[in-house]
Amino acid sequence: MAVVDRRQQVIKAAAKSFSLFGYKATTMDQVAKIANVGKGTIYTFFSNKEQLFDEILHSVILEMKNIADREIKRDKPFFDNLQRVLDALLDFRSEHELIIKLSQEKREFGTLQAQEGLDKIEGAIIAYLEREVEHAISKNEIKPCDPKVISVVMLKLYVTLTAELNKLQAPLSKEEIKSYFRLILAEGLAQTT
Amino acid sequence: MAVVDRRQQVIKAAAKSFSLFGYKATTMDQVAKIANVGKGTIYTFFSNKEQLFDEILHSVILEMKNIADREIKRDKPFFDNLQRVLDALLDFRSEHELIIKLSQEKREFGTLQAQEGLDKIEGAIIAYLEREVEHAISKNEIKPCDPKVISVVMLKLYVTLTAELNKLQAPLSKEEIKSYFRLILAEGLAQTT
DNA sequence: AAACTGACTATTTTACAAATCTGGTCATTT
DNA sequence: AAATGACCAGATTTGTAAAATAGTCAGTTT
Repeated sequence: MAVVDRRQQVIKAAAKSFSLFGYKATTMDQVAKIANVGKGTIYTFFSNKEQLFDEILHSVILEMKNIADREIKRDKPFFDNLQRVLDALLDFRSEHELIIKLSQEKREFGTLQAQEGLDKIEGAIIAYLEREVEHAISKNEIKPCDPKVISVVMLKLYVTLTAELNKLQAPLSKEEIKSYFRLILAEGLAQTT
Repeated sequence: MAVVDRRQQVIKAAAKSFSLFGYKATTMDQVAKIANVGKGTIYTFFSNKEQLFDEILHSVILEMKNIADREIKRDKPFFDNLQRVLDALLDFRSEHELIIKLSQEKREFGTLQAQEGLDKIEGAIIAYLEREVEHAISKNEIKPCDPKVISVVMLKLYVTLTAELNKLQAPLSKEEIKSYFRLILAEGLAQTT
């Protein structure tokens, strides 16, 4: 149990500390203390603080992938799946303690590693959407287009509708968000009569 | 010429200084010096630094309104006008020295007044779009929808296509931007065959 | 000998007081 | 009556000493 167990202790302690205090305010001494491990031991598994952070980040991204996979039903239409995936992902993102803490740290101190961490998470979401868009194109469910461009736009649109807009007016209801998302992205605004 | 002239001198000096140094690094002493005026004189026209800043900001916003008006041809279709207006406005925004400086100041120092100034400019753009969207709805050119919501989305989409996306991949050409903008917003992605 | 440890170091970050600067005022000048 | 700049209170910057931290490694434990 020796090596594996210690490694897990370190990872668990790091996850806890990064979530509680953010990147900057997490010290290697503290992680070692929480993990009940000598500081040097951490460096036998991870070559530095950033790599330890990366490990935690990757497990969060993996968790997100599982959440997204759970929402996809291959027999349902693309836009239904898309909506559910985005909803679940952004819900997760706005509730996960590590992500909340990193967002705050980025806002408050502009810590580079917090910024980069959040970018990686966003990149993972976009990469996930990209695959789904490709799938939808090949199934002829949506028109041919660049999956990268469309994925970025989809995420931005969803964030705009769910969060951004609230700065300017009362939040939209879930139903309104759903219908605007489809109106804009799927059906188009152009009047057809 | 006394009063009017001095007021103009102050405004001109302030515009120059804010554009050159940003909000924070512009001092009232400096404005007075550039304007060839005693510092006290500034306070006979503007009650404080923020109000002087506001004056400059309002003239920029007025300038933007004129630029936008110039792009609108009532005999052309809504989406053509929209595209031209957004293009001209964002071009102006990315080239105007004051706006560039304020963006930099916001990024680098997080100055509240720089942030608020940029928000006002963005608000003005959205308000302008709102009026156009209302007009298009009443002319039955686009489907009925909340003009505020749609305006915000339009601006975000355009910014995403023109700027945001460049962080992740090579910039789109003007033609590509135009066609993606229409594909997403006007026609919709849903496959109709 | 292999795994683990924490004292140690070079560097970064913080704390804090002194010095400087700045927005705004107002008694004096024009 | 309009304009001015010396002045002031409060904010900001600067210099520097003290504290903290990431990472190492000689020594300890298993």
